[in-house]
Amino acid sequence: MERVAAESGVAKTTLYRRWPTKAALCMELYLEIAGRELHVPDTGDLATDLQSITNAVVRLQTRTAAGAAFLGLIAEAQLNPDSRGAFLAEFAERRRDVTRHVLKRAIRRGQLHPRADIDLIIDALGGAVTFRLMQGHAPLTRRFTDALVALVLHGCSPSPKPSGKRRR
Amino acid sequence: MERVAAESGVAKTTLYRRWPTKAALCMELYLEIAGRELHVPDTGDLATDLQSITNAVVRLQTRTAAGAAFLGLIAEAQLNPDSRGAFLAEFAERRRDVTRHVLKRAIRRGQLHPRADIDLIIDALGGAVTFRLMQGHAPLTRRFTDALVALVLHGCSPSPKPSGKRRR
DNA sequence: TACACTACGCTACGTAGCGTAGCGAATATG
DNA sequence: CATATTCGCTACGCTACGTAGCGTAGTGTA
Repeated sequence: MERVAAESGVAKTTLYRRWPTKAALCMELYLEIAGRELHVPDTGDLATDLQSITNAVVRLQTRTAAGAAFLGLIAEAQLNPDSRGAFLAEFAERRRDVTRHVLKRAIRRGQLHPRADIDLIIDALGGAVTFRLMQGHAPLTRRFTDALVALVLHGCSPSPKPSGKRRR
Repeated sequence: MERVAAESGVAKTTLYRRWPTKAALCMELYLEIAGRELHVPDTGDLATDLQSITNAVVRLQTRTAAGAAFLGLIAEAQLNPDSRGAFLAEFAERRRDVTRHVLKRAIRRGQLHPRADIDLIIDALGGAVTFRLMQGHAPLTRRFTDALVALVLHGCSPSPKPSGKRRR
């Protein structure tokens, strides 16, 4: 907060008059940027919609200030139990809703099995991106997001489809 | 650290004579527990192996002290750049190796496509578990892990297999 | 017994960072 | 001109990590 105050040419007390806590500031920062960057796509094709969301999330995390805010909030939520509730309600759920909307629409259109586990799919997509972001063991490329969506849609087991999906 | 010292009936300085930093203590705690709890399964079936690993990870995170240590280390790695390197090398990679070993063996046995993206599969499995653990929006049940493995193996798209997988 | 050597406990300290109190000055607003 | 709002500034309280220095109990060795 001291750095934020210094770099923005504002007194620290002024920050605390506007946001009650550091987490609240990061939360508002994230929500504002995410509101600009994340939209519910509607291309007509489920795979394309999911790729669009996944790429937008990757871009949000790697190219905007929201990435650091997100990681800091995750850290804060783990260390401070009070932050957990706000983090979940205001934040994680709102982000999950984008994918949830796309998946439910796909079910209505017959592009997805009606009993598909929507929360599970969101966890697999969002989890993989966040996991790679947190651990930093591999870059978050377009190739990665495309392969991730293909994996969640079609799986990696060769049994139902011996032909190599669409890669190369 | 002060609580650890108090509850273990030991002076704080003694802790710092044994572990240079709080992260180092958590790291050793995690590695010791994980070494006992996580093993490379070999049931002959890839799906069963992956379910075994995923369930072991869930148990590790929810039923042992390693869960809190893991989350704390993740938080620490985000906030403190110095911790990131040690976290990755000593920790995340070691955990990824368990699944990596199982997947490579499955490729050798013809149970998995030779060009399957191993790191991607690990990210999807581990990421989904970690994501759900961090956000706490849904319980980490056996049903969840089984469905997760099935999703990664077979996908959720109804096109290649119209019959409802194995649920219910 | 005398002498090191090691490990531990204890108190006190330095440091960083969050969040607050209180005061004064500047800037609207009537 | 009088008042209210907002901001800046300094100083502080608090928590928690990590360190310094000293004293002391136990342990092996001559």
